Amino acid sequence: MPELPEVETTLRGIAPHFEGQTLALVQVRAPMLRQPTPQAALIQGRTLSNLRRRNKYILADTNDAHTLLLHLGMSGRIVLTPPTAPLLKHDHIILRTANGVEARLNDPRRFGLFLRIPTAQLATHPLLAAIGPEPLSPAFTGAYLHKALRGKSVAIKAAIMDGRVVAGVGNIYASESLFRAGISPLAAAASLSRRRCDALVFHIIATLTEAIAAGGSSLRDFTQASGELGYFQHSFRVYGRAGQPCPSCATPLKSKVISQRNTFWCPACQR
DNA sequence: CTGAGCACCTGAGGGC
DNA sequence: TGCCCTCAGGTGCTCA
Repeated sequence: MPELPEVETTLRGIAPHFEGQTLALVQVRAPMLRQPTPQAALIQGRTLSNLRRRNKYILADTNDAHTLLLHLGMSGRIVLTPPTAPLLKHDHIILRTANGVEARLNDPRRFGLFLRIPTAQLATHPLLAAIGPEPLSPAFTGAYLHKALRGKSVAIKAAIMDGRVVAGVGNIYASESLFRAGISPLAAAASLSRRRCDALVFHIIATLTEAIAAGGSSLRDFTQASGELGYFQHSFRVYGRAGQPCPSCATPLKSKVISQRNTFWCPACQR
């Protein structure tokens, strides 16, 4: 699924067409994603504002004191289409503006989410209340990370994929950032020095920023809202490259499952 | 509290 | 061509 760069790319694709726009037509074709979906009638006719991303969620306020929350799960994507385009299998949510722009959420595995939450309850909503700082915000510093890792015996890779530590870092960008920082994904989180936390924060920010600039990574499912492919997958240094030479030292890259997710690293460069 | 394991669901790709 | 197995960018529940 989309990690932070793919969600950010999706947001940037749809926001210009939906910010301030009224939803002339809403269809909720799947009654259930990860959680039950809201009735279309509650959303149709509302005007959207303040489209934004938090963690891997896309949020948009409606002019009835509610906020729509959308998550792409593992396999979700949003594509902009003309209303005349034929519906595809797994098109679960359709939002059409009065201008005739349609955004369709297509999510084969249905791990995504579409919720309608009273805006006043957003900050305390269980999905959002415990989320850590945004990695691209000033709050995400080496000092913060060093403190957040205190007492954590889990592998550093699992720690940075924990949204309570930092928002939005998923399986690909965790491996890529750790490689760039020269840190073994297996290192105990609490064992990282302050200096190494500084380096890791720097490289998480750099990796995510570059990926956003590339329009995200397109593996199986992801496309930008325009339908174009992202191209950051061509910049992966370790992800998916087990057995291939390290781009830095040519040592064969290793892979191993860490907390249920396949992880890639260079055993020579990363300590 | 933490961490590990499993579950949710569909589809793509490889081996036979 | 088809069957069976494994794997996939996420998260949230249960259990020890």
